[in-house]
Amino acid sequence: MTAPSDTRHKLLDAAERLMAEQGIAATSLRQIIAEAGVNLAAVHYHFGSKEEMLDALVIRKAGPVNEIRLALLTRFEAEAAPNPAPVEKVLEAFLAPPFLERERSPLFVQVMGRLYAEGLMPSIVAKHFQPTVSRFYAALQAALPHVPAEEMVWRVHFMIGAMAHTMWGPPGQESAPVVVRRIVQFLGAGFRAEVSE
Amino acid sequence: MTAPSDTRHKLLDAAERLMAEQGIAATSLRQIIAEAGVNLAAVHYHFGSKEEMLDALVIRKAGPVNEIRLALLTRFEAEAAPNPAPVEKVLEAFLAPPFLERERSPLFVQVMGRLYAEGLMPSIVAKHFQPTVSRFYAALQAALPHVPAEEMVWRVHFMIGAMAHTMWGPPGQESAPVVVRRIVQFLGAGFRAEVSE
DNA sequence: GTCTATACTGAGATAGAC
DNA sequence: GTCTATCTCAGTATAGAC
Repeated sequence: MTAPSDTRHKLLDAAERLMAEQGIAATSLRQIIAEAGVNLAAVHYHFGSKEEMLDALVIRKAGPVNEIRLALLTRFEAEAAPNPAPVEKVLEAFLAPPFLERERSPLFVQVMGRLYAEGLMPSIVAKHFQPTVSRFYAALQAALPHVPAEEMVWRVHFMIGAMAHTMWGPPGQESAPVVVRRIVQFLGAGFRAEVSE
Repeated sequence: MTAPSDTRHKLLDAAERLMAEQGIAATSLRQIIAEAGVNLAAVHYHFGSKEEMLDALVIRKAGPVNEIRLALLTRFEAEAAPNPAPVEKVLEAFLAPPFLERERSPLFVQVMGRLYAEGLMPSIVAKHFQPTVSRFYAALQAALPHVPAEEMVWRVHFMIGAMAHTMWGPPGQESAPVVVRRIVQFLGAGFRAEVSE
């Protein structure tokens, strides 16, 4: 009994490497199958389309990252109990895992950045990240009861933009913890801002 | 003496309309030339490629937006003299013009958002926006002397991310001034954050 | 069930006639 | 300056070998 689909993994590995390097739109299926040493139609057989292969690529590693996020959040909430976790801790739980993953497995996170940069992320978030997003929403609301819900939507939106932009192409080379400290400090102050007018 | 290149303008108008509606990658040259009523080869004659046509599209309207930004900044600096303009005013000068332009001429700013979203913006910024960016850097440094230069680079990066993400797809329908107030408040607090550690 | 060979359609780019 | 015709390469789809 051999691996039921070695081809499948070879395709995902090759796609990850090439797409991280060149971008998603710029990477053709023919490049990917050449790198993987398989036939073009295998893509269609295993995934159905280039887009569905991307979904599989994301699911393969986004799942673990989101689990770490939730575990961290749970821990920080326990540490702060009976108070809600402070906003900086909530942000750290959300931001640290992907930035650390970026160091451990740069290829995948580059692909994620490409997904944002090429406008493909919203549908993937909706498909695979929604539960995580909801949980963090609640934690932010608990940490900042003075921020109205409709303002919170915008602040989360700003956070996602800053995170995505930085994940894709940070302005310098610094270790993940330093980057996380910078972005948590910046966004934490933003989230805490008084809501005026 | 007729217009030296009516075709050129017809192409840009058609491209702007179609790309704003459908996205950039999703809009084919063949759609554009059909809409403009010209021949396919005219695109390559006038612009060289689809990408260079995009550049021309951006240049056509980015210039005015950047001029308004600089004029606003100059005015706010004069109002605050002899002190430097406060960071919220600097941010307003940078952010308000594109968001207002978004309302006046949604097509163009949607195209700009698409450029960010599809990862084409960095090269365009480098080509056409660099002088504006430099001027605002100086204003931010003046407003926030306690923020070290290397931290400022990151904070500007976060700001660009939040702005781009919001320009492309805001989480709700609100008038430009309201959106600008929200984002200025959020980012202003972030920029003012103490630099610790 | 898995995979290969091959064909189809539509994209952007280009050469050369006018 | 503009247009016709053509080229290359993309993603997708099908037929059929194993």
